[in-house]
Amino acid sequence: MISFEDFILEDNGPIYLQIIRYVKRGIVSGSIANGEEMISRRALSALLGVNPNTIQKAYHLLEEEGIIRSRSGAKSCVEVDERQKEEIRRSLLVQDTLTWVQAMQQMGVEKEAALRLAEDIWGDSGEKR
Amino acid sequence: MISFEDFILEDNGPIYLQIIRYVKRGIVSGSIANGEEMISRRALSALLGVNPNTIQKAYHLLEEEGIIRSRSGAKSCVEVDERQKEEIRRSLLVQDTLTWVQAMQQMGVEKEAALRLAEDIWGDSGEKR
DNA sequence: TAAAGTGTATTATATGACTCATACACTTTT
DNA sequence: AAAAGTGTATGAGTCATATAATACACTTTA
Repeated sequence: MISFEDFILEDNGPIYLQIIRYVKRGIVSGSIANGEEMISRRALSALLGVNPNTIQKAYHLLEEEGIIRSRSGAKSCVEVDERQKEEIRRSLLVQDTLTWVQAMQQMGVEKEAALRLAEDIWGDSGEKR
Repeated sequence: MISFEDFILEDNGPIYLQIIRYVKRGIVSGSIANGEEMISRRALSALLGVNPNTIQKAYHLLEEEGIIRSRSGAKSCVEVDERQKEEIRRSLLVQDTLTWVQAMQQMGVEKEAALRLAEDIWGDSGEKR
């Protein structure tokens, strides 16, 4: 079951979008597999200290995107085929990277300097290994 | 004068934060110099098609951060010393890069693959040269 | 079967972001 | 001095986000 153990609530954007992003990134990394059960809306609400309606909004949008499947009464499940997974992967990778690259370019940072900085910070930041 | 010619209104976040970000990045890149005049609030409002109050909020926060200086009746001016410039530079560079690195790591992307992707996208995105 | 858990829906309230309209005092320009 | 431009302030209204309190039908579990 997707427990949202390592999910951390940020203050950058709407909570429901953070939840959607967390699920999508989990699918891309493989930590969230097809067919897996989602934690219930009420349980996640209690875990994060967030209103149930906010969780419902995130789950509802995930279902509209065809990423999870809900049957009234039972827990929601992840339901993505390989084509969807690859589409999500490309979308997130390109979008996040483009955002960063444009930021660096707007600040007049040279490509080599930017890549070196990223390499430095990569090490400082939790090295998943 | 800072004309906001190349400023583009995004739909990611609050407009007043986008304006603040634009000014800060301009200072970092050197395209916005110390002592330079800001475009007037009403003029920027008309240029962007955004309410004057939204512009005022951005300018007011920029003044609270000690980045611009306003005299009632005259145009606002940029007023930053070298220490502030360096502080803004470090803050923006580290924060933007950290955000990107963490995104890549959460998606299980290897460092080399991430850097290669960034290098690819760097070329596609408007090469300021 | 009965209880607990779950998805779903409704109404209400509060806050932040943005818009619209207007007003006043100050500076620059004519 | 007069006009135009500018910074600053106020009050009202809309929309998105998040909260709060219930309620009902369905599935799973004891």
